[in-house]
Amino acid sequence: MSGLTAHGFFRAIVQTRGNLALQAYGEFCGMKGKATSFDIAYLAGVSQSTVSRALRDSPAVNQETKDKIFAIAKQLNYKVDKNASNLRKQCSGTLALLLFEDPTVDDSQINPFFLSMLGSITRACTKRGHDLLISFQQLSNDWHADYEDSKKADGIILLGYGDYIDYEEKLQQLLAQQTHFVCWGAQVEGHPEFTIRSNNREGGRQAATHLLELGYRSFAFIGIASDHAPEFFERYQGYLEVLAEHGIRPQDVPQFDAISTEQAGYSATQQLFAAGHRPRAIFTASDLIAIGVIRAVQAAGLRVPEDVAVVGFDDIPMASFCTPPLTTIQQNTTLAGEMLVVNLLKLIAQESISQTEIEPKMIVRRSCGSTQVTSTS
Amino acid sequence: MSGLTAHGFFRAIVQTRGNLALQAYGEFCGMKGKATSFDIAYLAGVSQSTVSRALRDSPAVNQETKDKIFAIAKQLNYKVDKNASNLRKQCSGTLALLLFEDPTVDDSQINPFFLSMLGSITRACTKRGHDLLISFQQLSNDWHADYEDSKKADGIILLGYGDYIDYEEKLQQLLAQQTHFVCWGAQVEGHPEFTIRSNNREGGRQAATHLLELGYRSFAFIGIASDHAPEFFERYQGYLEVLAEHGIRPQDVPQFDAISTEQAGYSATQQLFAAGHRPRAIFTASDLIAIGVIRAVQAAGLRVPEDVAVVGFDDIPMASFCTPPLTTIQQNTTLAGEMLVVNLLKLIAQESISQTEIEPKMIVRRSCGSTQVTSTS
DNA sequence: CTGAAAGCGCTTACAG
DNA sequence: CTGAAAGCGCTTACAG
Repeated sequence: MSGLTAHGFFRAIVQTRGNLALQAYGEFCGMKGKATSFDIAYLAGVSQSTVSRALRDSPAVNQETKDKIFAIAKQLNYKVDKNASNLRKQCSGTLALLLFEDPTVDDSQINPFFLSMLGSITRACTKRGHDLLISFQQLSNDWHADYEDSKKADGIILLGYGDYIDYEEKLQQLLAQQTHFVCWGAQVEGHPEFTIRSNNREGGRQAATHLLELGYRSFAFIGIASDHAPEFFERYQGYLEVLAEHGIRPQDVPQFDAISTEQAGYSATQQLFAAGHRPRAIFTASDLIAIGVIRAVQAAGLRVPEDVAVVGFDDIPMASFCTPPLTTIQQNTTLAGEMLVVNLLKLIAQESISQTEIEPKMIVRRSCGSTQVTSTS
Repeated sequence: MSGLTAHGFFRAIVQTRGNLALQAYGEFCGMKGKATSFDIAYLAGVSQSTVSRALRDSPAVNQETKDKIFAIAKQLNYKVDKNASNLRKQCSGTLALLLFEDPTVDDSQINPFFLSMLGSITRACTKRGHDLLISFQQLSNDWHADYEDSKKADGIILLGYGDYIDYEEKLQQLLAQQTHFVCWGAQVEGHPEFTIRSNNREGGRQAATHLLELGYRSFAFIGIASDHAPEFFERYQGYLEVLAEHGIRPQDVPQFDAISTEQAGYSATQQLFAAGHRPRAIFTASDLIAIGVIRAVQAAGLRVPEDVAVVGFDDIPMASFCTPPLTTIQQNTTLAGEMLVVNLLKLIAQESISQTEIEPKMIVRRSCGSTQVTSTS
């Protein structure tokens, strides 16, 4: 098929000149268009079907034939055309990662937590021989969730969501279209197997327990605490739970909304103070918020942790570099990325999914005044 | 073509029942396999060629016909099969990003500088309607540089390199295969148009100038200073240049190798001290190194900046969070990512490339003792 | 173990 | 403005 004219010309040469001409043929292919399986077939003196089988290492091909074909393929620098192969096989060996970001003023900075997730997802994909397509979504009308529809990807990983209420709608759409997808954090109604998430409630409990152990008795929470941000909400609830167990009533724990940015944490803290609250300890829904809180506390002339203790959530790289270093609840992004990929692959292969939850881990640093700091090498 | 049997059955229904049946047909397609352009053609009563033209908004199609086709396509949730379309068009609308990392002990953490590049590259791609494939390279034998050969991508962006000497070989390979690529930082022999880079020499000059202005007179450099890491080497040279202009001889500026990790910076600093040097100011090849240097200085019982001033390079997010906040030379990652994508696209389109260099910018914080801190909102 | 043939779903000359 | 046809480069029954 390929090169019925020009390639045919070279084939004639090959026939008369032998090995040397193979090189000429190869160089020719290097110059104008890539070699195809037909070219290899011609040079090896076999059919194109046999080449295709040999290259995929089918057991139905003679070893000698295989060797010859591999040698020629290598010499021509032949690579299977993925578009043709995918078209025929009706799958792509590719996963798509859709990253939704909270809208920020300066949108050059991505949430560092998602960044490390991105890192581990990429690794997990590579490890399993899959490619990864990445796209940032503006959460506007145009969801590029058509990656699977357009056959560019076999499935989709969803990371981050602006307002969860808006997000849920989109999720339902994916469900209706029978798209293969997994998402981080947000539960899909009726489909727990589509989600990988931290045990956020437990994380909130750990934060509260740590603060209580250090003797604090007045608390606050900074971060959205509603269905608009279910993960934050769960952290908040776990926190309140433990506080309640120790006689501190929810109505005595002021809460101010903040999306996951430093700026939002800063503003919310100003509001907290403006409302007359002076909590001794603040649990925040994320490290980015915590960093903003710390700045606001310091800007108000108070010290962390001497006047106000602060606990974050995530354990982003920055957490250990703030002043003071931030005590936080770590989410294991390596494991999370791994599970996201593994579970999606299982979903695509119609296998059943076992694990979907990740245990949070308390990382003690200086921001709460504890003297027993978690050692991290 | 598609569904000669089952689809044909529905076609019959459509003919007798009209509009309502279109929905049935749509649902049918939703259940088993996606709709194709043939399905739309059938439903619209036109040829498949016309559907294909209409969907790409060809001016050669009647507006009425277009409207009808668009409506049906939407109803069937039709999406062009990219594999088929790419196979036919022989291009992919996709760029591949190959990330090479310095080998680190804990390889879960990616260099934050590359992470922000990744962010801006992704954005730049999205902005131009291209998809982005991402892969981490182990810089072992298997270069996945066959992205273009296998038609998965139209071109490749190279970010990071271990040892530049090893790397250069690979570059030559890409060159020989006529792969379209651009790379960050590393110059390609004879092809300046393939590289986007900071003016590293100028960055080194700025660091030296700043330190001299603050009155320091004894210096050191931490970071590889050889052809194995050309970018670092240039920074070093710019630094030495300015120092030399002020009467400080290169041989009086101790230099210790470090790859771009905190750990390497820490070790190199220990070596510096062990060799008996006590420089008043240290310029480092990267922020990650600088952070390690600061830790080592503090571990030696000295203060930054009172006893030793430290300047970094990159301005990664962490730089503003260290103690003390790090004075550094900023590389504009937003612009860099943008240029990488734009230039690669130009290369693919055979257009000429104008800009390839980015100007570094001094960001003054506390780590050198300056009282005039750069304001960053 | 190997080959001839069909077909994946598009795009694009070519002809009208 | 529209249609019939070829073909992009594979994979995989089917037959031998």
